[in-house]
Amino acid sequence: MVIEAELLADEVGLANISLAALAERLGVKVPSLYKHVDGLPALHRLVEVRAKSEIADVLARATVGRSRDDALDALAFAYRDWARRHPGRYEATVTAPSADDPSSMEASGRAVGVMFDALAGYGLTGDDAIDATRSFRAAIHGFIALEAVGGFGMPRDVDLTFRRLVAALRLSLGEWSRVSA
Amino acid sequence: MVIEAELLADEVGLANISLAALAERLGVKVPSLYKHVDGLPALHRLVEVRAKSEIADVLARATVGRSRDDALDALAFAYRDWARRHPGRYEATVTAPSADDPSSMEASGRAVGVMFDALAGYGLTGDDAIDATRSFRAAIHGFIALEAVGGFGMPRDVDLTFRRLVAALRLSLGEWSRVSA
DNA sequence: CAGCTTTAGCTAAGTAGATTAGCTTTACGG
DNA sequence: CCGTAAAGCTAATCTACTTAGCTAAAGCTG
Repeated sequence: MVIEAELLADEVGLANISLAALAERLGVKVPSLYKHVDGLPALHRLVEVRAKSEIADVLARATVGRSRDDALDALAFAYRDWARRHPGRYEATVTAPSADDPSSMEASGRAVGVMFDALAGYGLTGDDAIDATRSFRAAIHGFIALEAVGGFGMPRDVDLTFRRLVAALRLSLGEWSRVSA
Repeated sequence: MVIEAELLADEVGLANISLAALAERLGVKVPSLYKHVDGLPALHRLVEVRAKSEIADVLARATVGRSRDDALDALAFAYRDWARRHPGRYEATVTAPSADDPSSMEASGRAVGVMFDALAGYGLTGDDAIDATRSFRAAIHGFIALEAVGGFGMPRDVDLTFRRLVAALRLSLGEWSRVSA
């Protein structure tokens, strides 16, 4: 059932999933859904946790055996790729973890952890590593988000811009300790 | 009335504004709102266009008389600053322009135009300039968005990370032509 | 096997928000 | 003074979410 909700989210956007549409797809009446999930907010939480966990797996798989620039590239391209193939689920990954839900916290932490570890391969530690992780995430997420809403209107191949952005990140992270405010 | 909708959006999030809440604030019954705006989607469009126009003004004002690194810094800090002070309106700026609405197209174009012009000060033209603008926007937007959802959980001053991100952008844009995929 | 229990469906009913239709009041210009 | 436009209102409809309580089937359990 969550599976169908995820497919629906990918098709219509996370914010537009409704129990009505989900029930229709499953060939079931709306109230029956309450036997499986505790209302719309709970469904959102389910999708959120599963999506975070899924992207953590994807990123982890993409970076095994790689380091530095190689790991950075793999991370960036796997990230965008997954986001484009699963837009609704991707939206769900960009959500504050519910502090009261341990599974949510765990899933959030794991996804960030993969990035953190990959970037640690640049020899970054402490605040440097945190800043690098945050900046990497920000750049990639921003790109994905703007691309998803059709924010890149100018006549220029978006894939090429993305490669350029990743190259810029490589450059910056390569001399991160010299990148100071 | 749009003003009140904007304040409401800033308080509860763009997605959570409702005609019911807006009417309550204005001390008016819900159907009365239809004398001023043609339904909830139309209200969203109004807020969107005004927000885009407002941020274009803010960015333009921030960059007058500045160039290169100086302009980049001013742009980045003004951007984040405005976004933090007006979270709901900021969300509204990150919306595909409705191709059928000229005012929306105009407002979108103006905001991007300011950034484009500021970055053109680095001597960038053509695809270089487009890539630079897109990358800059992506990085800043991603940071703002993650910050807004509470995505930066680690114990590290977020302001400092932002300064670092801007420094990285300065570095990359400074040698943008050498940043190739 | 008979009976109990769990599961997963259902209908009915209530609530909230958006929307439309149509009425009333008020202010203002001619 | 009168007509009209602006801005409010109530009543009613629609869609979506939610809860309560019923029922049938499947699966144990003695």
